[in-house]
Amino acid sequence: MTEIQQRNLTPEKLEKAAYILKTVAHPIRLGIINLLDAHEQLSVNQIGEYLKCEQSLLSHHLTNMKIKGLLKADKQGVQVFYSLREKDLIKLLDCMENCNCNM
Amino acid sequence: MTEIQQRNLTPEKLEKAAYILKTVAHPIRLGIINLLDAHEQLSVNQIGEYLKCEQSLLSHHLTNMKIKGLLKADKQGVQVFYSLREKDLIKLLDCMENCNCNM
DNA sequence: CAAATATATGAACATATTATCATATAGAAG
DNA sequence: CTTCTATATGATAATATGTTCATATATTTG
Repeated sequence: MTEIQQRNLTPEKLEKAAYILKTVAHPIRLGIINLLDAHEQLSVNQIGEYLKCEQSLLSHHLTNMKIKGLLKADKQGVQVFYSLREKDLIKLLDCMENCNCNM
Repeated sequence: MTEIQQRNLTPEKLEKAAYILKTVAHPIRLGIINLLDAHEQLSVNQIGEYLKCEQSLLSHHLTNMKIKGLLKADKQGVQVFYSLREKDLIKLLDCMENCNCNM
């Protein structure tokens, strides 16, 4: 109660961090991030094939991630190409891979 | 569909990573991790005072994090001192602080 | 042993998240 | 203009998560 914390994590920052982590904390969405790290941009169809994910469900996830600022979408004709807006998100994956968190 | 992914993230790893991230993705639980990074070990009461969190709710969160292997508990008399089992979890916080994810 | 304190637990409830399904829209091609 | 393909959307259903409250347990102290 008297000591000082190392990190400068205000309650607001904790909220924000939790919000982002929550957006990321789902196997499909992690899969999307992983793919878009390796591919720069992919269409919904391509992502669906990679992840073996049904179109509607995938679309919901993509829309969600876009709304929350994690992805950007580029419509080209009928297709929509998604890419990472926050490249740094990948660091989370590296982090998860490198840490000993039972992985 | 023909290219090779950089990362070695199998579906199982994605599941596991999502599972851990989900366990972490909550303001109170991030607060706990942050505290336990700075303090080595703290009693439930101490954590509750820091985080202004009601005892029962906090206890639920702590128990949950313990079950999922993120924390360890050390009972000393009436008190229970919690500490991080996975020190590496802290990297997630660093990661969140350093990345531009709207923080 | 009674009382006080620290923590845990379980049920009930509220809320949020995820998945599914049916349907809509928009562009391309015939 | 009809059909086909790619994607989005909205409603619903299924499931999971977070919170609260009342109560239990264990330990310490008088």
